[in-house]
Amino acid sequence: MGDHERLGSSLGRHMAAKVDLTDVAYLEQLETRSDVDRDPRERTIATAYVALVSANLNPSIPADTAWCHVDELPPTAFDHASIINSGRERLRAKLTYTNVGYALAPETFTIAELRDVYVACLGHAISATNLQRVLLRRKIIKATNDAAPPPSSGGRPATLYRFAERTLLVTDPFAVFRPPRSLDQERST
Amino acid sequence: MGDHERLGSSLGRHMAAKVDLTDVAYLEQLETRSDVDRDPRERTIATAYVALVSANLNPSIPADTAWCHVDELPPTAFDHASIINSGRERLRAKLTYTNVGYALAPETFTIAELRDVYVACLGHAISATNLQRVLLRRKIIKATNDAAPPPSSGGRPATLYRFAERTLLVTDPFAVFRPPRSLDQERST
DNA sequence: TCAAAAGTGTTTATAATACACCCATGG
DNA sequence: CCATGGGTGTATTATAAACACTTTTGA
Repeated sequence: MGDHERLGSSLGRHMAAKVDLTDVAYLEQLETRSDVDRDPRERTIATAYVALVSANLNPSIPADTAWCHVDELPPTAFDHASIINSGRERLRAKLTYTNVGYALAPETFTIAELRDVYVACLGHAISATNLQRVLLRRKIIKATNDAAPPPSSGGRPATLYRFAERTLLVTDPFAVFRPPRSLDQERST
Repeated sequence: MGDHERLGSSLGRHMAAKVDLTDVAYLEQLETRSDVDRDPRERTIATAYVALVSANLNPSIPADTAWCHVDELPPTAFDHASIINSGRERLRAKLTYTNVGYALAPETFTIAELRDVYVACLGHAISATNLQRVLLRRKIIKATNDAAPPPSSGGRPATLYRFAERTLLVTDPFAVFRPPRSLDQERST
C-alpha cells in the first residue's frame, strides 16, 4: 500500500491491475484479522474487503486466478476460508435489509435472473414470485416497459426490471423495537 | 501492541490498565480506518472495537477519562465522532437480532431496568410490555422466581429476569428470504 | 392446442405494536 | 382505599410465504 493511500483505494488499484476488475459496483470493509499465527511465516495483519461486481460481467483474469462458486472453493491458505465465509454472511445479511443487490445485477434484468443471483448468494431456494413482491413493495426494483424475449422453447416474455437506486439504501432498518409511529408519518398513510 | 499479540487481546490489556475495565462482557471489532489525514500529524491506521460492560458496573477511571451519554459527547479529535456513531449503529442493529443485551445487563434485572438499557442504546422510547414479550418469545430472557422490592412509593414488585445465555446468539437470522420450511421442521411444530 | 415460462389473486402464518384492563404493593 | 408501578389479554397491523390459477409466448 502506498504511504498516502487509503486501504480501500489501494485495493481498487490492485484489483484493476491484477484481475481487470475495474467495475466494482460496491466495496465494503469486512474485518481486520490479526491472529498471531494466521501466516506461519511471519506476523501479518490483514484487512479484508467484500467487492461486488455485476453478474453479467466476465472480466479476464490471469492464469493463476479463477472464479469459484462459494460452495466449491478449493482449499485455501491460512484463515482465508474463514474470511470468505464471513464475507458471505455479510452479503447474505445485507441482501435482506438493503438494496445492495444493485451491485450484483446488470442495468436491467428479469426476475428469474435476479432470483438466480439471490440464490447463489443466499445458498437456498427462493421463489421468483416472492422475490418480486418483496422487492417491489420495498420499492427496491421497478418494472421497465421492455421485456426479454422468451427462449426458443416458448414461454411468456419476462418483464425487464431495474433497481430504483444504484447506491446503498437500508430499506428495512428496524426489524423490531421500531420507534413509535410519529403523527407525521401517520398522516402520510 | 506487542509483536505476538492479537489486536483484541491487546485492547483488553490496555483497557484493564488504563480504565479498570476488566469485565468486558462482549468485544467486537468494528472497523479499520485508514484515511490519509485522519490524524494530521502522521499517517495512522486505527482498528476500532466496541466493548460492552454491564450497566450496573461503575469502574474507576482516571481523571482524564469520563463516561458520557452518547447524545452528550464532547467534541472529539479526528474521525472519532464518526467511529463512535458507527459503533452505536452496530450495537443498535445487534440488539434487534441477537441476544447481545446480556453484555449490558447485570445477572438479574427487572424489565423496567432492561428497558432503560435498550432505550439508551436505541435512542428512542420502547415499551416495557413489548420488550418483555419479544424477548420472552425469542427465549432470550427468562423469569426467575425472585422479585425486586417495590420502591417506598409502593407498586407491585417486579419479577427479576435473567438472560438465558450469556454468549452471543443470533435469534433472528432471516428477516426475509427465509429458506423453505423443511419437512423436518414442519413435523416438530 | 400444448408445453413452457411469467405473473397475479388470494389465503395463511407469524410477529410485533397498541392499548385496555387487572394485579400487588406501600402508605 | 388509593396511588404507583408491574403484568396480562386481546385486537390490530404489517409482512412474507405458499400455492392455485391466469397470461403470453413458440413450436
